[in-house]
Amino acid sequence: MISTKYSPAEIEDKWYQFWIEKELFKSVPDSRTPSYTVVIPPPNVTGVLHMGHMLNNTIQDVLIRRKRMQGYNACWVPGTDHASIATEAKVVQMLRERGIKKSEIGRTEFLKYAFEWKEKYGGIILQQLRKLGASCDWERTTFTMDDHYYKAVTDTFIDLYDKGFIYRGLRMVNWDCKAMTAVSDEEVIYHEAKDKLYYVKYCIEGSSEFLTVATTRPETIMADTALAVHPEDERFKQFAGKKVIVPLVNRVIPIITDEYVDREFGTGCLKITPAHDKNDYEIGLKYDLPVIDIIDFDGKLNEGAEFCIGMDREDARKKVAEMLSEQGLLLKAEDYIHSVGFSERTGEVIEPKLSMQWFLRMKEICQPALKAVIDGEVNLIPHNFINTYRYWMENVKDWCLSRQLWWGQQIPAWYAPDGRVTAANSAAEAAEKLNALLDKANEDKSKYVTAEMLTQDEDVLDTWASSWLWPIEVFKGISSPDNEEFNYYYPTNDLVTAPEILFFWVARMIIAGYEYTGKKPFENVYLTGIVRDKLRRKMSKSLGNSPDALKLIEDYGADGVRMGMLLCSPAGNDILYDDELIAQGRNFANKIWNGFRLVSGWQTEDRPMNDIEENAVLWFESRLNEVLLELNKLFGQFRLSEALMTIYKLIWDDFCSSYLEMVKPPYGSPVSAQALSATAGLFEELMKLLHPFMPFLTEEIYQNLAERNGGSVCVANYPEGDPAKVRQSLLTEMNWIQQTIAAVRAFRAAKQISPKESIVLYIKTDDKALYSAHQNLLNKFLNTSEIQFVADKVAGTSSFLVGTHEFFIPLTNIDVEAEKDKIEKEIVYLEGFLESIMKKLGNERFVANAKPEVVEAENKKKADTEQKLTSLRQNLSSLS
RNA sequence: GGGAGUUUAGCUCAGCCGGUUCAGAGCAUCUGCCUUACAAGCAGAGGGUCGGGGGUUCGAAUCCCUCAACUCCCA
Repeated sequence: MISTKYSPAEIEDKWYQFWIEKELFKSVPDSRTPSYTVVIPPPNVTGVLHMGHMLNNTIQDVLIRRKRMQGYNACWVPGTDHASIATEAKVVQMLRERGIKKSEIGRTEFLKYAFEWKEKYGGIILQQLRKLGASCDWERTTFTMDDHYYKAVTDTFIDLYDKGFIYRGLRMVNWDCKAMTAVSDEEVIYHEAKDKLYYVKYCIEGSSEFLTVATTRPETIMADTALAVHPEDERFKQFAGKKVIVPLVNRVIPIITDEYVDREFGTGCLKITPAHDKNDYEIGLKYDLPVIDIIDFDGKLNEGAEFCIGMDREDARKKVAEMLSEQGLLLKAEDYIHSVGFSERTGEVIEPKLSMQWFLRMKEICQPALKAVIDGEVNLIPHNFINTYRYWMENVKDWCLSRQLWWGQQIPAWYAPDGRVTAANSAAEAAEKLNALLDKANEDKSKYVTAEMLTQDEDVLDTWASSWLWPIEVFKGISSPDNEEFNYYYPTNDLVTAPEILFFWVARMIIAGYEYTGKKPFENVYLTGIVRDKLRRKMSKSLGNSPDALKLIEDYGADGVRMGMLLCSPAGNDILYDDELIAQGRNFANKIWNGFRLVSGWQTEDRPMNDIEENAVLWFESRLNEVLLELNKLFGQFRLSEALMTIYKLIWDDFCSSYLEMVKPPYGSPVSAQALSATAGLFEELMKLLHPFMPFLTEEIYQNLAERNGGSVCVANYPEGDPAKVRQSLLTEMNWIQQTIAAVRAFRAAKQISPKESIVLYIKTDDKALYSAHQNLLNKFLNTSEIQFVADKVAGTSSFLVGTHEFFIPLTNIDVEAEKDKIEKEIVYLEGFLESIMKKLGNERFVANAKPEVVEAENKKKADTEQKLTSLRQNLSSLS
């Protein structure tokens, strides 16, 4: 006996194993063109599967499985990125646990440990994706630090350097004092923090007057090089051009006026500290102010501060406040809540810090990528994102490429003792390059350098500077240009990713695509939503609001999770996660499972199909083909949730609730063998159709429906709709029959007539053929003892309308008043309705301007309504 | 401060190049059912002035203006 509950756990691993053994996900270039290629957005190598991955990878899997079934050479390339900061943090932690300090072992040794860590713990997520059913070609798994990839990244740097796109410069960067590296703007998370706002006295030079400055960072006072006020601020006009004395260090600095100052904030008087604030730095440049740097890379104050040297910035803040207070320079300190930037990786407060970094000049190189999206050569889905994309690309800022870490591609820049620099793959090449430059400039040969004299830049490249080559280098398109695989698979087709990384990954891939291949890297970018909790909060570790992905798969089945998440996530829309979603997926799997149980239990007899069976098969075939045609449109527009919902309704409502109930034999009776085989055939088509969404269940049932001899639904032909198989008139007929069935059932429910109690049904219709043709079906569904066609109202019955068809069912105790009341209400409604139609039709301008079909439709409405009213009025009079 | 977007049933959304009895879907809710595939189910039912206001039109959820609320991006 098969269980009434579908148990995913028992079959999922089995079928995944089967697919792998049969190498169904493996792709090699062949004669099929075009290929269909997707590259996975490489998850962080330290990552574990979370809700976002499940949504994102389910979508990719749906796309790739469908194309594979449609006969494309479908290739889904998996892999991970090396995630500089995150991984280095993990390795440092591992070392600390073993009592080893990073600084003591040096770069080479550290990297050994890092690779050891990666081999042991990295890439768990790729195993987890198998649980989800992801049909990646695992033999193609790529890592952004693989040898060929490493070289592609450094070669790219050298190339860009040689083209003049890369420069080194002093910039204010977001400094993470814990990770000891600069992080990108995107890696800074702003949230509110409770601090204090200190009001500090700055005395005017040569006067007893003073200005009050409100600041959250008194520890940077020693680095102040100006005070600023708004030029139109009446309060400070008299002080323009004067100087003030910086508290504690007694340095004399100018008072400048600039529109940047917010008159409303604090006292309207702003201290300018160019070395430690982004905006102040800009002002410093504008007014040519000196830069005094008093905070070191580790967040501790240095000699420049004159005191508190070696003290952490947080401690120094308290100390300075104390000192100010002692000298009577601190007027007050009040609680203050403001937005502070924290490092996404370490949670440390970001310190704006001036440092030497490598930058990529973006303006010029991004032009083709901007044009490609605007011209629609690369499509963003949903299309709205084009505005954001354009804005970003038109206002693009230079990209800080360097990170002060060891885990990653070491920047291939080499410095000569005299400070000259070039980019090359080795010291020897660098020396050659530098010397060649000397020759070119006809310089003195005494400046020649040898490889031994050069030192390589200590920093590594930003991880995005490797992942921007992803669609190219997974096919070795940079490390071995023009190779067969690259030419076959590139450009890829669809990219599925989160909108959060539209700029720092997607845009950059498009840039790299045009720069290095002259082609787009992919055609469509499907932007998924972000998975949030019911309160619209992002899923995060710190909030603990993210369910355990693998536990969900265990509890609800991979198919259930996939289906639940996809059903309510149109492109670009956030998904508000709730267990109810995936419960719906699990329930659906169970529904299908039970449909299969039903069919598999049928006994057959050798006879032609009866009229109900035959009609059911023709009708469902029509519905199926109608839906298939609809699905092609939906997939074409990437409306995956709608496609899935359409399939869901086709299977649940049309197949299970209608078709199977039609064909289902009475208890103990057999179906015709033909009907069973037709049903199995339709079931199989449905399983193929659903397979991209629910791969495991569909494979299980596909294998059970017939002997497959090693075949799999993964590579079965995806059903394509055939308009010739859509019998439109049959669909219309059945629609009336279904409406009638629903109306009779509603009638029974309202009159509390048990389904077991048989009824007599009288039909008054001008389309007798319709109801005669399906009389057997009506009997089967409605438990009627008799169906009679009549020309007039039947005494002792209650009546209702379906369209203009009228039905009478005998009742023993008719509540005449209630019946009359019901009919009267209907009449009033229809009269109002008729009136609005008459108004339209009576309006000359409507008749003259509206399309003929529209006028025609109104005339039909009018006729139908009039007919209904006639019937109702007759019924009413017969009751009184 | 600049820009973009959203607002339709309790929830999540579709419809929006104006016109099908057009106000829809799924879930949730309510009522009745353990009917021999399925209670993770079956059969029914209720529920929205399409954010507010104004305009264009024979006709507006749909087009225009305006106000409001929310979200995101950039600074």
